[in-house]
Amino acid sequence: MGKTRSAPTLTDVAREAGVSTATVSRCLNTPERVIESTRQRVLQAVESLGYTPNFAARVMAAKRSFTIGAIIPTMDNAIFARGLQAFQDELRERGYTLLVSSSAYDPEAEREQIRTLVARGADGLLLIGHARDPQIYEYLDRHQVPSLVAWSYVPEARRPSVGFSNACAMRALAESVLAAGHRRIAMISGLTEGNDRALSRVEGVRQALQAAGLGEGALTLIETPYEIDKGAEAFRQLMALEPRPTVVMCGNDVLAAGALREAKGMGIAVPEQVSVTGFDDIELAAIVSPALTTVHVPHREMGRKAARELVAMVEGTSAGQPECISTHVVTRQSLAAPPDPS
Amino acid sequence: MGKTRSAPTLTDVAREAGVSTATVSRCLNTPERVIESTRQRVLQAVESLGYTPNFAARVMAAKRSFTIGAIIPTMDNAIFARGLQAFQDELRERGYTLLVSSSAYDPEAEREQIRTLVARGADGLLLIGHARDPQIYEYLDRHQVPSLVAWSYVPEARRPSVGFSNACAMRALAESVLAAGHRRIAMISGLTEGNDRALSRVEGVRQALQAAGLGEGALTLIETPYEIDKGAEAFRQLMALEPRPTVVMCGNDVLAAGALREAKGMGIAVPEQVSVTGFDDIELAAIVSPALTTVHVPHREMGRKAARELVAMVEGTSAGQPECISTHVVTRQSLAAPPDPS
DNA sequence: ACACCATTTGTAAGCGCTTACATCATTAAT
DNA sequence: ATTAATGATGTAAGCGCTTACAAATGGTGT
Repeated sequence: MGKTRSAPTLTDVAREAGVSTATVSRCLNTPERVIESTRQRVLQAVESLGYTPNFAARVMAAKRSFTIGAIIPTMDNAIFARGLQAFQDELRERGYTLLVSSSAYDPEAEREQIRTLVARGADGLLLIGHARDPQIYEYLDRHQVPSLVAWSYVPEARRPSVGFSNACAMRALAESVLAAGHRRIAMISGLTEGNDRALSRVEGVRQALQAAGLGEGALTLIETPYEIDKGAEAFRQLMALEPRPTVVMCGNDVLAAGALREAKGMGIAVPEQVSVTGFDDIELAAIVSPALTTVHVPHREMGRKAARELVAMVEGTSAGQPECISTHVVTRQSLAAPPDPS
Repeated sequence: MGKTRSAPTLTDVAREAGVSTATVSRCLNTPERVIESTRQRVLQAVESLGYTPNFAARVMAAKRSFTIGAIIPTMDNAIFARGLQAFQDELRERGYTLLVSSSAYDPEAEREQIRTLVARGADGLLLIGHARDPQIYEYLDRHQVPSLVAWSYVPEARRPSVGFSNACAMRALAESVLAAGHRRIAMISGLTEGNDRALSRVEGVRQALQAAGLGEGALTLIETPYEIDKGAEAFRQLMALEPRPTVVMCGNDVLAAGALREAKGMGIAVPEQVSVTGFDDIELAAIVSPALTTVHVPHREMGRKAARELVAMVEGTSAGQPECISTHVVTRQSLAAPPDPS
């Protein structure tokens, strides 16, 4: 059974190896500053004791955690999964660990998560979107924690960001829709309050309509949370309208999946009777039938670039270069010409 | 512009409020032990300085972090999302924070994540499935970190767990498949190495076949990673077989979605020509067409129960009661009788 | 032989917090 | 009035680590 051992500390390792704690610490952090023979002995002691450094103590003493925090609106669907995975991979290559938490699209929760992450010693923070109380940035400044905004690129925003123009992306999609011949357009948007991405997407559609000389009347808008069921519900409402819109543009692929499901349930053929579009091009978009015409966002690229930039900011080698990622429309079966007016 | 302030500490708050650091600490942790008037003053100082306690220091001094770690195989798809969300919600209600990391189904990565989480002071750990090097449990014991296994319930396993019997669940589904008349059965399983859940699911199918008096020859098995594309690929392989299986049972809904996608691409009608089944009943299962016949796993319930149990273990009020969650088969359109042998 | 420098290692002062224990002020019981 | 008990607050010792600085060691050039 052996004696009940508790977790070994640096001091235990030092004693075992017959050196000072400073030397052990150096072996672990700056091995090149310790002579080979000593290092051997120390590492062996580490091994035989099964020593793992205490993170809290390390953070406290070094005032560095090699940890990056990210607060995303939701983990429920795949919208952020891919980008975040790439973000994490890139961080790991650079010796950083990622701490993720989700705010459920709630600003108050986000503020709290930010404080938590900072309290935990995050060296830098990844935030989604620009819309947020300025006090938060002050708080981050005071604690000297650099932050980077992703998933959104707005030139006039002061904060560093790596993202794409939600407005331009959606505008391009809306132009495709118009080119297909649609004139009665409906949109199921995510909630725009406190969500600059959702708002910009609506804005993008508006711009396209305006450029095409269509008035406000051409667009019917519903706002609803980004959930499948909500998308379905909104679609049902839209289909009850008279005259019925010929296309339903959705704020993201999740809403579009819901719309598609409801269409099937209602016996409405897509795209023959109504066209549907999405946004994000997550895996789901290619699986549903009909497959979704949507906007492809290079999430991986965005994640990797964000990681590189944020690490550079943390290490003081960059002040935060904004970067705009380009998106493109992916044409699949869910968008077609409107039905003949009969 | 004001002077450049750096983050305030407990000492700053104490000075501002005219009390000792001990009193400030008590105000924050055990407010009932501080008299009203003093508490007022302290909280006001906290507020006006914008003080946030330093987490690392707190963990170090208190040897408690109120943090629970969870290592899940992947964040890429929704398999674990719902259960984990419930787990997190329940933890939060009890004053704990969740730290999540993913191992990408790699045992070595998992081991490393466990060490990291322990080093970060996690008070308890949620692990998925039982299959893992016993040394890991020794390590956890030594560090006195309780752990709970979820997503799998195996009576003979020694470790506390909250999960379901993957074998029974899959067996029940296989029985439905047999009842529908299928005799040439194929299965696309996830990789079974180091994954007791995947292995048990295969086992469940085997049991059902055996009980029905069918030999080994009735089952064709392919193992592949849990990814949509892999599911599609495996499905294609299976369809090339002669004679062709009449049903493809998939290790989870993600693989099934891939199979369905490929079937559509190959012009094979589901369920008329081939039936397909899934496992998990994630949102995706109801969205694809045809909708998937699958095994419903009450992820939320499992997550909540796991959280309650693990917190009890951490707080020493439970030794880890194993709990078995029950699952049931959900019948949708993807499973039907086999085609007439013509 | 010496001074000088580079390299390796040790010493010890914190990092910001919690908490056992000591102190002091009240109040209740005798 | 005296004592004991109770409650509020302060004092100070760490928690396990990093790192500035000091000390010791060995190699070079003269």
